[in-house]
Amino acid sequence: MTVRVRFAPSPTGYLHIGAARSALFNWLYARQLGGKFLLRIEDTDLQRSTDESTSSILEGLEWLELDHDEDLVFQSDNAPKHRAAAERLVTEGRAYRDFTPKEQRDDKNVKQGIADRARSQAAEGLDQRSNPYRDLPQSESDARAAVGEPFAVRLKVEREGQTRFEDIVYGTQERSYSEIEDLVLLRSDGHPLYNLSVVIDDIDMNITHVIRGQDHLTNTHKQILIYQALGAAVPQFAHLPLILAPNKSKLSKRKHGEVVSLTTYRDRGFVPAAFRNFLALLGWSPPDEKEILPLAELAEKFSLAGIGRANAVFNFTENDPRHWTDDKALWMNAEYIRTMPLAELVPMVKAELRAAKLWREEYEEDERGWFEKAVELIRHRFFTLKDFSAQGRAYFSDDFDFDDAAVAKNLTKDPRLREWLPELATRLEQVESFDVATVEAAVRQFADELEVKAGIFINGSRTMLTGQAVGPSMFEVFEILGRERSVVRLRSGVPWFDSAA
RNA sequence: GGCGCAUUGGUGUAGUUGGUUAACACGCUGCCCUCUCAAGGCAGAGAUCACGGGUUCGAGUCCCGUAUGCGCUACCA
Repeated sequence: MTVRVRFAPSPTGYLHIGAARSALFNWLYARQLGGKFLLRIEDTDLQRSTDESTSSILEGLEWLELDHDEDLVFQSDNAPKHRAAAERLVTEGRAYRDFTPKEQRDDKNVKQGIADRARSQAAEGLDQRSNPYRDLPQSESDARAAVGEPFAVRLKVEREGQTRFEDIVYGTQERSYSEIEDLVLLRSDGHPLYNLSVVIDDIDMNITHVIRGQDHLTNTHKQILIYQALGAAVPQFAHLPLILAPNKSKLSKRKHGEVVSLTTYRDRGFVPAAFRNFLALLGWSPPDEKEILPLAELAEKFSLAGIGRANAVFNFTENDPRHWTDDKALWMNAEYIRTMPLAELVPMVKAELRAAKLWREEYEEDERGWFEKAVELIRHRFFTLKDFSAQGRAYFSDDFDFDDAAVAKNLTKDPRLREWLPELATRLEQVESFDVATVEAAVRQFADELEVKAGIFINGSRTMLTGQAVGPSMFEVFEILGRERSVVRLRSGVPWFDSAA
């Protein structure tokens, strides 16, 4: 039987990085075994589901290059089928109608309410099977339903016994029936509930392996009960450890903001392959020590056996621009930017420059060679794609900003540069061919003549030509910028010295 | 409250069926390289493997207990 897995997000917000990782693992598993990776949007919560969320999820998966097989399934489309199944279970006596009026619960204190109710039920000696409607005669149940009395449908869980399954990650899981309530399948308004819907859809889609977050580990027992009531085969389960915030709390939008949204990484200049690689390493470890794994290698080396059981902490520091997300993710992105094939990087840089209005069509045609050389030169110290339009701006535009600290350190600190820089420009105009070797020779000779260190010109020029204190080897910069731009920029420095004086 | 799961340096992880100085990556420190900053090279700091018992000649690895964290427990998903 071929492997069929699915990613089933609920469209109640952007794509969470934890969900993105689940999608990745499912995708890797399917691709590795030649199986199918299906996508199902779990939009049964009509109030919270939005179309924007759905498209944001789809966009996120596309960005990560996780393509799905077969048609996209919307769970809400299957609601009639879910209802019919619940009704069938009632006629078969595997479920029953509960005519207890719906309890009003305020969303804020659900956890507290659960604990309180458990305590009071224990005090009264009630157990999970104490529902008075559980053993209502079928005829009476039918009669009351026919009259229009509202009811919820609950699964009739046996009094004695236990569910048991082998989780591929967490091992043998057992749970006594006494710990499982007669769970609601259908609300009194006829709306099918999550546990019923997932099970029926998974059966329908012939899912063989359910790979999802560990938060569903204990619910799996209930779902197994539904599979059994329905007379369907139970799939294999593999639960994944959760991704936690630095303080080990749940990673959430409300508390942690945009760091948890996948689209943030796209918008802030991450290379998809890099983020995917980072995500894969959160909870899973490769069989050998190599951690830089492009998609094909990930798919080849991935295995559910390599998944750990302890929750992973996603490290980041709020309000710290340098550590706005996990250091290793940032490092991974820089690593990809500096080592990935140039041909793959260039289109990403193009998109970034275009967004920053720095892109010129010539880069695609006549100046393609120059453009690639420039990208190659500056990519080595960049962390994100954004750096190409920010720190790299001076390579693509004459309109760039000067870093104050750089100006102070490399220019105004030595007033003699006010005269020397224009003189250097004049010398560079006279150099015969303008390349790394000739420019270096000219600069060093000029420094020798003035009996100063060449560094003073090198660093001064760097700030003059790029606005910054750091960057690639300066002679390479001269060459890539070319004679004309270099000379103009060297001469434009006078205002700095005036304002400093 | 009940049930379940987890616990190896700051973070992510590796540690085969228990056996010498607990491994790798990120981060951190120093040195080298050097026109700056990175990258790269080299060196280094940092873990009594949550804690307490037990089994054993010997335990991060097995057993029990405790603590902490997380999850589930809903006519949410």
